[in-house]
Amino acid sequence: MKLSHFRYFAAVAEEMSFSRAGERLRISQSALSRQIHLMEENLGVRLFNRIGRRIELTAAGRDLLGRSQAILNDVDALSLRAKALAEGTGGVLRVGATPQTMESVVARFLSTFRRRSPDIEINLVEDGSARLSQRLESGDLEVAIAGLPSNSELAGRPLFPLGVLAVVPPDNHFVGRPRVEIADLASETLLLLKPQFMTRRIFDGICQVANINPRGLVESNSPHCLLALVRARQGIAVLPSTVLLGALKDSAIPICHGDRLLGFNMSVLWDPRRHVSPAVEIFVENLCAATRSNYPGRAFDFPNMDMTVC
Amino acid sequence: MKLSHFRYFAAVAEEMSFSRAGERLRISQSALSRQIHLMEENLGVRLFNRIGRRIELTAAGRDLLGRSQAILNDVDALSLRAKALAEGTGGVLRVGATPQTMESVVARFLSTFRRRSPDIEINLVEDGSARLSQRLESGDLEVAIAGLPSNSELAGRPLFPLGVLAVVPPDNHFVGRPRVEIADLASETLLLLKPQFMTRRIFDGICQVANINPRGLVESNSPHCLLALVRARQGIAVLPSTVLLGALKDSAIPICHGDRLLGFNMSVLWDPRRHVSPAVEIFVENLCAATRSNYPGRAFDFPNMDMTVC
DNA sequence: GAATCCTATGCGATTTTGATATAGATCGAT
DNA sequence: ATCGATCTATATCAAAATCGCATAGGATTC
Repeated sequence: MKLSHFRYFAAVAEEMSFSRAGERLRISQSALSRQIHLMEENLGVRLFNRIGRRIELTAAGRDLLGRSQAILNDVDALSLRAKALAEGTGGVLRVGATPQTMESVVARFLSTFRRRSPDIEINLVEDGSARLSQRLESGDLEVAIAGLPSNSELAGRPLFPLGVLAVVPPDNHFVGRPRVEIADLASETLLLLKPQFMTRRIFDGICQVANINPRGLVESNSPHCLLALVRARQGIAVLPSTVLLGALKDSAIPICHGDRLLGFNMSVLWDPRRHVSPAVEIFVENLCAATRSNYPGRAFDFPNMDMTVC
Repeated sequence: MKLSHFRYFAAVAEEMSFSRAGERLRISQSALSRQIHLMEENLGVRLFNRIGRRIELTAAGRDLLGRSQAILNDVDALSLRAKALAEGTGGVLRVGATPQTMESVVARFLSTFRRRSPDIEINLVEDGSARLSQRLESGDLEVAIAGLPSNSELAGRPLFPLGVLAVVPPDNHFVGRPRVEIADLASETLLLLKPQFMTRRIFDGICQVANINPRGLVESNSPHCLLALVRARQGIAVLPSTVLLGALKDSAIPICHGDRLLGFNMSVLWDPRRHVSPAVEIFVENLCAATRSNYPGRAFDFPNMDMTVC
């Protein structure tokens, strides 16, 4: 069976005439006649009774007409859906983000994005920053919000700078300094995130370069947990500037190594080997615009920060 | 769009490989590759990401795959339905019958037919015998149970003889005779059916030939009404032998004109100009078989009746 | 780095589809 | 009854779509 057969069948049935249907379809009456004959042969059923110079549907024809029209409708609907997907006005987007960016960026952004592009369905996937790039490369995600890994094939656009902060208790001796040299943290008790966090990787990388072996009290999945420990004066937390600091805001100090501030650019990432759908482009564009002037950790304002990329 | 595109798309998506899908579809990998490209061009959407030597569905592809498979399923279902219609194991049959045959023949027959061919849906249409042939010719009905009109183009198979009876009160002077000559009815008060009844038409026709002008008391649509009048001794009813006579059975006498018994063959009729579907053939065959040995009015047993056709 | 395993593409062969012309049949009007 | 108009069916040829083969171009594996 061919789709054109259904179209022809429906047209002839509606016009109740091969000639008129031929005009409407812009093909000759003879071609139409043959195609309907072929369709009848394929199905093994007579669709029309030819009575003199007029035709009418057979019982089988009446039965199959409805089904044929339903199929044609579905095909049209599919075409329309494809057009929507092509324009980006529709589709499902799997977006990966870390718990931190979800909390600080994505949540706020989604509420406006969903309103602006209600036909793009967003599927949020939570994972660690390093895992996100993996899943991007394996095709598990269309977009991820994470730091761009140094030697990956991924493409991306920077969203905002993310600095690595030392969060200290309010009465700590570091309070008041504009920066903390990483070597100065060597003798402190540190509260660290798990290695799957980009922040932690950068910190570890620089420690290796600076030949420092810091003492960690915990490795946590939760920045908030570390903040609580800071408040309890259990040590100094190493956290990304995206963390909503609340009461401890004033005692958060950027970490540097020599004249370089620790940090990296948070980016929207995608896999350029894959086709970048319009829905992705729209999402990226909107996210960039939304974070241009307003992003978490902006209060720290790392001007011309020399970002170290892990 | 072409249906083959959907088939190819589904196959490639299921096999996740152009080559394997090509084998399954028994076409070359190159043809498949080009057709998928064409489909993507038609829809304006990338369906697969080609990543090295493997492929994967895009977001749009995932979205459209389900719809495509649904369409393919519907098409398959339509083909199966057509096969059922072709074999007669399915379909809707519009069957016309007179109230009398419905009561005496069709009702009983349908209860067994419906059990035997549950997938053939029967649509009963009640109308007068003459109207039935009209509706058959206009395509309103597939089958009708009626007498075959003399000069029509309709085809049919005889079901059983239908004799024209004079039904008289039990104490009437005709009782006991094997036949009643039509001329003998000239002086009686007659209870007649309406002209749309074949029985009435035959009676009228013969009266004209015999040059008789009978006196009718009523023209009724209901044989039962006439029977009631007979019981009330209001006259002699002229009725077809298909009428279930009940208590008056013994006082029903066949009418003759000379040596010819009045009557005709009840038939299943159809329009040979139209395609005769298997469902029609099955219906006709079953109806013939069912009425071969058992039919209403059989008690009168018109042996070798010289049937007059109206 | 060679072998292997994919998809993409150019080209000639085949199949399918369509247009033109015409036959055959019916219907309506004269 | 006959003629002309109007419909569907069919034969024939032209055009277009589709396919297979051969092969190029990458990516992956060993």
